This record gives sequence, structure tokens and C-alpha cells, in this order.
Amino acid sequence: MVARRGERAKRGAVIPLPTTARGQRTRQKLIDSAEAVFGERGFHNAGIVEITQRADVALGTFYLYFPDKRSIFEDLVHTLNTRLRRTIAAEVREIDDRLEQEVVGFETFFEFVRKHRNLYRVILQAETVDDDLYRWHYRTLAEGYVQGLRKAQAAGQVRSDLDAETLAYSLMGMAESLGSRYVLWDGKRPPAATRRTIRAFLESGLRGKPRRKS
Amino acid sequence: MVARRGERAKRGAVIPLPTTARGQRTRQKLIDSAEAVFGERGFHNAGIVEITQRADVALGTFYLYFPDKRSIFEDLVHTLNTRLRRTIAAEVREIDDRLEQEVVGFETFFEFVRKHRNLYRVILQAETVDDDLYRWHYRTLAEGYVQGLRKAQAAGQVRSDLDAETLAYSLMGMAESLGSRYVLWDGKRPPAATRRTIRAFLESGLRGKPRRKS
DNA sequence: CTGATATATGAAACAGGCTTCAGGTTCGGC
DNA sequence: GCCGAACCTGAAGCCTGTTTCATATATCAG
Repeated sequence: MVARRGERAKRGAVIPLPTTARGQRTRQKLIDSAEAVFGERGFHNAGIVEITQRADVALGTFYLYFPDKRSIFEDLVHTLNTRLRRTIAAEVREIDDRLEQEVVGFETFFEFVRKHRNLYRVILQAETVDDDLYRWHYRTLAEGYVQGLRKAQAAGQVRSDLDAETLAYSLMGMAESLGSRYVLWDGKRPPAATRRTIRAFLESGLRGKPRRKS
Repeated sequence: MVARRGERAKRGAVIPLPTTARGQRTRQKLIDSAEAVFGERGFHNAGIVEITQRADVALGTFYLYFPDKRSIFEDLVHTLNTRLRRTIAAEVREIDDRLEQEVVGFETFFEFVRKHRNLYRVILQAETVDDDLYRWHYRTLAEGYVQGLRKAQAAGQVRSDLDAETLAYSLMGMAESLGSRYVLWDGKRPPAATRRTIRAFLESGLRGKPRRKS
């Protein structure tokens, strides 16, 4: 059920990507604009009118590239999700120690939020717009997280009496909450005391209890 | 700028609470109904029509008690915020040990979310509806949390090299994330492995590093 | 019992924003 | 330089959901 180029898309139909450079440019302009508008106003308060205006195209042009408002939103969430995971993965790749990976992962996350404050707010909105999409976002993040933690447990870098999934959601929750409080609200990197606390808390939390024997 | 009883409220005016028992009952029915509808549909997809229908009152009655849609939403957030804090405080009051307080606090929170699945979604929506309200919710929660943690630090139950506020937001984030994943998505209490992990993680995280001695 | 006040009703006015439509315009290949 | 496909336009249709209003009923003090 793919609308042919030149035809108007039926509701719910998939619209093929534009073939010419010009079309691709326009589509991208719409996505960029949507990121800003959704981020600033929230999904429901954002209007197609404003999205197209900021993208410097006519209202009708929007429906050449997206069947409806929700569709461009989904596109945005997918993009954000991918970029976030790639960014963190890239920063963490070379690090051997899991604790260090966590610390850098948190830092990278904060930095990402700071650079894309809008993209980030978009995710929160997904909860209201499309619950499945929202869960998908967290599940994909959690999956990677769990794998990494299991590996670290096998390597003895994280105590293995902890459930990896529980840990994954705990850490994601921490990062979001802290990111919201310090980065989104205060608009800057978390203060030094916060960063120290994160490290210390994770260190003892992940490595575990005193072992009487070594 | 308070609308007198019997008068129709001007936009933005404050409406006094109903004086008679009958009025109070009706107002409460509307609030309960709103909690359900906002929770299920989200603020923007929720309609006054459905709220009044489920409350068994006529459409116009709504505007006897609330000047507009947003207003009842705010009311709801305030109510839930208060109830949540009271509930947790009550469960935790008799406990001396901070770690035990945390564990019970988490459990109580999960139970609260289970009983008021809507609370959670309502709060998240606040982010889009009224950012100040959203922040107010977390700030009030954090305030109490910070005080409790400081006291525990003074009593030597929590390591004192950690920043209390950072810790508070970390723990709130954990609770929310886990509550979302296990209670909201799966609809039941978190599994045993998760509860054990929470305890173990908090225990070493809060009490601190392994001490070789003792 | 009676008037004054509080509470209740639901049809209709109103507003705002998504989506459609009936044509233009641009552009690359021949 | 011509033709068809791809791309673009923006006024208007349309639908949904908030808010108002004129009117009706319940309650209670005196």
C-alpha cells in the first residue's frame, strides 16, 4: 500500500522517499522544523502551519511527504533514538572498565540532551502521542544496556547477584531524572558535586558489597 | 478576582469551593472522573464531554466548578502529589533504618502506581500541559527526599560524601523508571528478582564502599 | 411557605487546526 | 526547447472539542 509519486497519499498509506535532491531537501527541512516546533510547543500544541512556515514551504507541501501529523512525529522519535544510541555507543566503545563506561555514558547522555533539548522533549511527549512508540524507545535502549551489563557481569566488573534488566531500567531512570533536573531545567552541565556523586554511587552500587575474602 | 457563587466564572477567575455537601460531592465526582479520563486518553485527547458523562453530570456543570480544562488538570496534579507524599510518609514513619525506609518507599510507590495507574501518566503529561506544574511536582518530592537523606547522613546511615539532591533525583528517577517498566507495562508488582536487586543496589550504593575492617 | 442562593442542564455558538483539492511550477532527459 | 514526472501552492472544507447561555431544579434559612 504505497502511494505512487504524484498521487496524493491515502490516509495511513506509506509515502515513498523523494527521488530528487530537491525533494529530499524539502523533506529534511520539514523534519528539522518539526523537531523545533514539537520540542518547543509539544505535539498537541504544535501546528502543521508553523512547521511548514518555518520550513519555508506551503501548507499543502507537508502532505506530500507525510500522510499526517503523527507520522512525522514517529519519524522524529526513530531518528532521535538511533542517534542517541549511536552517540553513546561511540563514546563508550574504547573503554574496558564498565564503571568508566557508565560514567562516560551518563556524561554523553547529558551532553546529548543539552545539544538536542528539543529532540529530548519529543520523547517525553511520545507517552501521550503513541504509547507503543514510547515503549519501543525504552525497550531498544534497555536491550543494549542489558547486554552490556551481562557482559560486564561475566567479566566480573559488575556484581552478578543483580538482575541486569532491573539495573538497566534503574540506570536509565537515573540518567533521565538527572538530565531533566540539571540539564533541561538549569540549562547547563550537571555541577561537579553531582558528577562526583554519580560516580561514587554507581561505583559501590555496581561493584557490590565488601567481600570478606577476595 | 473570585467569582461569586451563582455567577458564571470569568475566564481565569478562581471559583470558590462548593459550600453544600451536594456540591462537594459533585466536584469530587468530576475530579475522580477526570483522573480516569486524563489517565486513559491523555490531557489533549481527553474531552470535557467524557469527563462529565462518566461523572454523571451535564456538560455545563463542569464550568460551575472549574473555569476551564487546564484548571481541573492542575487540581489533579496537586491532589496526586499530596496523596503520594502522604502515603509514602505514612508507610515510612516508623522505620529507623534509612535503607529499610528506601526499600519500603519504593514498594509503596509501586503499589501507589498500581492503584493509580493514571497518576503516572497524568504527571508525565504535565510536562506538555504546564511545565511549571511539572517541575513543581518533582521539586516538592525532591525537597522531602533531600531532608530525609541529610538526616540519614548525619546519623551515619548514608555515606556523607554523596550530594543529597543528586541522590534524591537519582532515586526518584529509578523509582519512576522501574514503576513504568514493571508496574505500568506489565501491570503487576515488580518480580522478586527486581525487588532483590533494588535492595542490593541501594544497600551498597547508599552505605558506601567496602570497608576492609569491621 | 417563601424567597434567595446554590446547583444543574444541554443545545448551540465558537474556535482552532488537520486535511483536501484543483490546479500551478520546476526540472532533468531527450 | 519540449514533455512528463516530480514537486509545490494556499484557500477552503470539515471535524472535533471547548465554552457559553438561557433556563430549570434543589436546598435551606427565616
